Amino acid sequence: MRRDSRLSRMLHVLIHMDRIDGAATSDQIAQMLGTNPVVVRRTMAGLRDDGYVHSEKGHGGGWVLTRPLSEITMLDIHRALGNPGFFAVGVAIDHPECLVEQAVNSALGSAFEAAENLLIEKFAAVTLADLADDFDQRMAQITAEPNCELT
Amino acid sequence: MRRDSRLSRMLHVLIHMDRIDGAATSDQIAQMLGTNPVVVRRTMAGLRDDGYVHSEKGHGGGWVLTRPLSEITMLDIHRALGNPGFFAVGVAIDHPECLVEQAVNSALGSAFEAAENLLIEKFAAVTLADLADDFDQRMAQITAEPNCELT
DNA sequence: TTTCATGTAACTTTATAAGTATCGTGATAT
DNA sequence: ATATCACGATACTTATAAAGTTACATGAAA
Repeated sequence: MRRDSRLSRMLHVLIHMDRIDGAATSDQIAQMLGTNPVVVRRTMAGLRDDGYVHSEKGHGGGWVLTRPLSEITMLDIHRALGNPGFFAVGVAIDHPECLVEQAVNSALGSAFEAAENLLIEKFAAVTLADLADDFDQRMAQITAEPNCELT
Repeated sequence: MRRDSRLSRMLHVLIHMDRIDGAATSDQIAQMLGTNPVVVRRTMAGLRDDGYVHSEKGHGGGWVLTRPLSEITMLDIHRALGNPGFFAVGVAIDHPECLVEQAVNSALGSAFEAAENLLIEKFAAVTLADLADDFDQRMAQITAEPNCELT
């Protein structure tokens, strides 16, 4: 399986959208991500259905945030993407009645469950406003550097 | 991507092998797993290279454990399979110089790192002997049931 | 009524585990 | 000796899901 990068991309996009005046078109977002506008629409559809963004057709249309970044967590966006499974490794169910398989999968399953709970906990604890703050700090760090080309 | 079930399968096989007298052929193991002998050889190759099993050609040949189950952890087998990545979700690297992307991927990355550390810790704490013990308990549980067809 | 932008469907591409076919190599039994 | 057995290795195919692409319908604004 290829690694699912939709969560990373959507978080990236939403923070940029918060700093843009007006709507962002799928084409603009696609350029930001180095991808295709259809991929953007397909991926943003979940966020729209869950009420984090709104889309408008026609002139001046595009995508706009419908909530402040402080009210959206990383977990919210993961869920809006369909709550995809986190793991590339899983249990084999070749002989469900085999007690050895059951013992193995029970141990593996509880480890994965603990890891998933930790991920959910971490994701729920970070709002997009936190990420925007981190961005601001990185920007301040760079502009404070003596040889920065931005100064 | 399809979910990687090699770890689950190999743990399953190794515990069965410990209860078998003599060598187990790739064909026998393949039947245990409902798969193909070539898949078995390919997957067992990593365990052989790391010294957990030995293979022998010709009559009476096949696969044998070279260590007691108590000296093999779930993590050992994961590593022997090439230490594949645990996660199906990952960060997107579309614009490495973008500070927003950096902030997003830093937060995602630290969550995944924590989850991976937890998985490694859990996997390292379980030996195959522990799994075999769990199997024994499940077997005892079943044979103790009043309507068990095994009694 | 032309243009712009989303919505949607269908198809292709990519990556990786898994499955399959085939033949070579070496070890055992007769 | 040699036939059989079992692993080793290569090459190819299949399955699956994200990602990318093409094309067209729909609706809103200039």
